[in-house]
Amino acid sequence: MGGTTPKSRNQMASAIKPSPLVQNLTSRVAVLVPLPAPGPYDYLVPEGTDLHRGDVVEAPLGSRHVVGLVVGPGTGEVDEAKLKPLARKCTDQPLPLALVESLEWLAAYTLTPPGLVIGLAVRSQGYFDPPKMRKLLRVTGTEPPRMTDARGRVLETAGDGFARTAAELASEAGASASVVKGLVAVGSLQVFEVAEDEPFAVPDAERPGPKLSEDQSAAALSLRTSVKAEAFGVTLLDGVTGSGKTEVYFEAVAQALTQGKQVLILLPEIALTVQFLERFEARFGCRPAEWHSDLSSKERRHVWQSVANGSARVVVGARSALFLPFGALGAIIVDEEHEKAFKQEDGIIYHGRDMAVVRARLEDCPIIFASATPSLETVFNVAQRKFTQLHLPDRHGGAQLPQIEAVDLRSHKLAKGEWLSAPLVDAVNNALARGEQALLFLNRRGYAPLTVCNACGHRMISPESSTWLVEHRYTGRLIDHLTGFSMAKPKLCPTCGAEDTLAPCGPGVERVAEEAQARWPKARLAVMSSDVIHSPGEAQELIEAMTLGQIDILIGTQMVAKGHHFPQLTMVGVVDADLGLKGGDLRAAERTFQLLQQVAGRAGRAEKPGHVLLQTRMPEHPVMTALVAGDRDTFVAAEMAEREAAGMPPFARLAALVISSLDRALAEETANLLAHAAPNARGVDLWGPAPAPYAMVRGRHRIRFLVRANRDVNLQAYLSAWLGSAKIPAKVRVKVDIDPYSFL
DNA sequence: AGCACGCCGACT
DNA sequence: GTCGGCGTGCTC
Repeated sequence: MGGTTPKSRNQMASAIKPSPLVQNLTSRVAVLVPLPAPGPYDYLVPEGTDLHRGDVVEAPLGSRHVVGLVVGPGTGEVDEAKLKPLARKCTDQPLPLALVESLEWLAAYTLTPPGLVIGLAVRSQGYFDPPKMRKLLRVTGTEPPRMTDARGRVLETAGDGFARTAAELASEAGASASVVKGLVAVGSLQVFEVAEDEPFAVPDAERPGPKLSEDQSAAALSLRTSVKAEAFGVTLLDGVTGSGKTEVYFEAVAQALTQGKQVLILLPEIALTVQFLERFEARFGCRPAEWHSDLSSKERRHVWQSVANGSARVVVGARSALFLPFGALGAIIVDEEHEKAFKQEDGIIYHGRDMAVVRARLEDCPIIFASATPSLETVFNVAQRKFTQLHLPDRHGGAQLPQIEAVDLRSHKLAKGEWLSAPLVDAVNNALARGEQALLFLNRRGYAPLTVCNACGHRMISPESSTWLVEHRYTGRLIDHLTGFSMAKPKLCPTCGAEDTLAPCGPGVERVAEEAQARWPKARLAVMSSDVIHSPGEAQELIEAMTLGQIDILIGTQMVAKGHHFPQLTMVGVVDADLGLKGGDLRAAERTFQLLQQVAGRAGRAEKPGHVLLQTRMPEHPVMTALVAGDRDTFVAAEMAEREAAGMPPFARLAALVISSLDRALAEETANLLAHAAPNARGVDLWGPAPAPYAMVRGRHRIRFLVRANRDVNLQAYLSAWLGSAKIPAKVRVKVDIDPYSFL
């Protein structure tokens, strides 16, 4: 996807938009069932049922029943005698056509069998169950034929106009359940049912929004105009941290609401959105519907059904919200467009940001990207005039951008076992002396990334992935971050048997916290990393404590980089700015710039100016010079030029193939087989086979190919031809990752 | 992906 | 003599 959408696809989309009705009342329909089959299966239509493209059905499959999706008239490829009739329809209404087409597009693009993607939209039977009803009682006014004390108390209690359940009424009136039952039987009380789920409130677009600056108003007007046009188009809302992008795109949300449409707001990490929800509520008077992995099945069903029937008007969600059955989508917003978290890495591998563009095109509605550090893919699309760019140049409310400086660790040497240089310590001292807060940022969880035996040099390695085991002091364990494997830190070296020689090497946030506590014993410290924060509630608590000034020094991983607003935070120290630049990742520089820029943006968001120090051993690196000079555009231009010269995305397309097997020899054999089967094609380069950077994970040996293709090459066709030409043994898995973001 | 059918070791 | 291991193959 790469945010790159050739025109042909646009045409294709409209060409395959037939009438949703399955024509000619054929007796067989094509149904996608959750199997890795190349296409749909034909089923018989039970008499008296009419089926549409998009209908969700229960289909008998082998010895079980599965949820399937009707995609069209039967293909006729299989003998009628072999067909089974469908069991039933699961929904009254078929899924919206644009959703069905999004799923088909996703399958084709990612080379996933189409049946396996339908689960994204119809995960379980539970979505379709009728909502649970509560039986409530009210008085009818009919006098019971015989009045008793108990009956009198019940009728008096119930007479206040509040509806209660039978049990509530009985206990409140001090009567038994049978008295209540009796009153129902004689018609003095009436049972009525209400849905247990509170319907979602309708956000009020008419509420006055905050006062917008001139730039904001201009951008908001432009967005409102595209929403009004009800036509596909991508707009990048490009503005520095604190420029008020959210307020601006809320105007687009308001416009869509005014037109009676629904809106989807995609966020990279739903876990940290309490502040976001509050801002939404402040603007629209109520909370939006939420969609993320932490929902209970009951909440899931409620949101799903409310989206389908149109009563949920605005949904804020993680990438999986893309597959909700919106019937009247008026706009999609992708906030923090550049975030890697939009890329789904396991199971069905897709990029939420790019899939959102596809959905918007199929819905024919506008889509808005918001970012302070747009991805190079998006910058490229703006340059190609596929996307429109709106600029918000200033920090809203007059706040100044922080002053960023590099601390060259080659001249400011660190003492052994210490990670905070003298200039950084001074800066923290100054902030504390002024009664302000400091943030120490290190994007590494745990205490130490490596444990080495001082006697023999043995490194503690994970048995499951051969990567370094990370020491975690809070839990006292050595953890494999890749697989989750963990063990107690041994007393004796496993190789030489020496006692107490295993020493931590390098810093993690826990170790930085230890150093900071030793250096500033009176300061109130807190650590924020996924090891400490296990729920949105805990994150919220910590954020509140920080906002209220109950913390002096916050030490955190990238978790702290997200859009929190800490008015008293004026000093940000990046403990190891070079960390993300290691390794051969294509986007290492881009991502490091984005992350550090975002972290830097935490400093000085109110009237007090912020100060940022980057500890680095390569202050001359383009990422560092750009951060220090505050010159994003030069950095992006240089990075773009480099990508173009190397023939890399966004100027070309990539696919990664990972061959894995428990049996190392078999994996190697298969990789060699594939290497020989690879077709030669113009504009396609193939690298590999080579051991994947993580050569072994959970006992599976991994070998990788990387395919680079010019933009005019049909990469999917090439890969299908290749994979189709080789017989892959059953015990070998081949994972295809189109547009890979992680090269592990 | 499930789930069945189908051929070779340790048990009532 | 059976119960059960998971290897291969099919599901409209």
